[in-house]
Amino acid sequence: MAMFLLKTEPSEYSYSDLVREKRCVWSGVSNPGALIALRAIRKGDEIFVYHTGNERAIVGLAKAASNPYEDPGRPGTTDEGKPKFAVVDLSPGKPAKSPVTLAKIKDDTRFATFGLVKQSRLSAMPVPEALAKVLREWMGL
DNA sequence: GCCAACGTTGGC
DNA sequence: GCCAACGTTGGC
Repeated sequence: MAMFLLKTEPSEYSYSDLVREKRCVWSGVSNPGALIALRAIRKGDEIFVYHTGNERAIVGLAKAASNPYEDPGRPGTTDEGKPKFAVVDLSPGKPAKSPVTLAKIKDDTRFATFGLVKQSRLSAMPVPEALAKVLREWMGL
């Protein structure tokens, strides 16, 4: 099982929306780098949900409830025949007992090469196992 | 195919 | 509200 981090602007769609709805289609990712990460997600993978804007913190876990598939609203394929604008279904996992702030992540040298720190505009990225372990501890999970 | 201009995102 | 980073677009 792989781990990924997905960003969202909570005023657009928040982790609590996902908890309430039990399932959602994670759409709207357009950045090529983020789409590469999104296409690598497989059903059952663990997702860290990060809130941008005023919060700037990882607020909870989710689970990939599907493999990536083509965004019905934005058809098209890559050179490799994969959906260009991929989306994935998510279901909620455990909420963080304590949210992990961006400031805390930035303060820790182990995260220096992490996408969230290195490339602030990246909205989807893989999370290496070692870092996922640290994040889960900080979340109190 | 290069690059300047412009738009967008997200942290501060 | 500003600015840095980065993607996209269009002229050449």
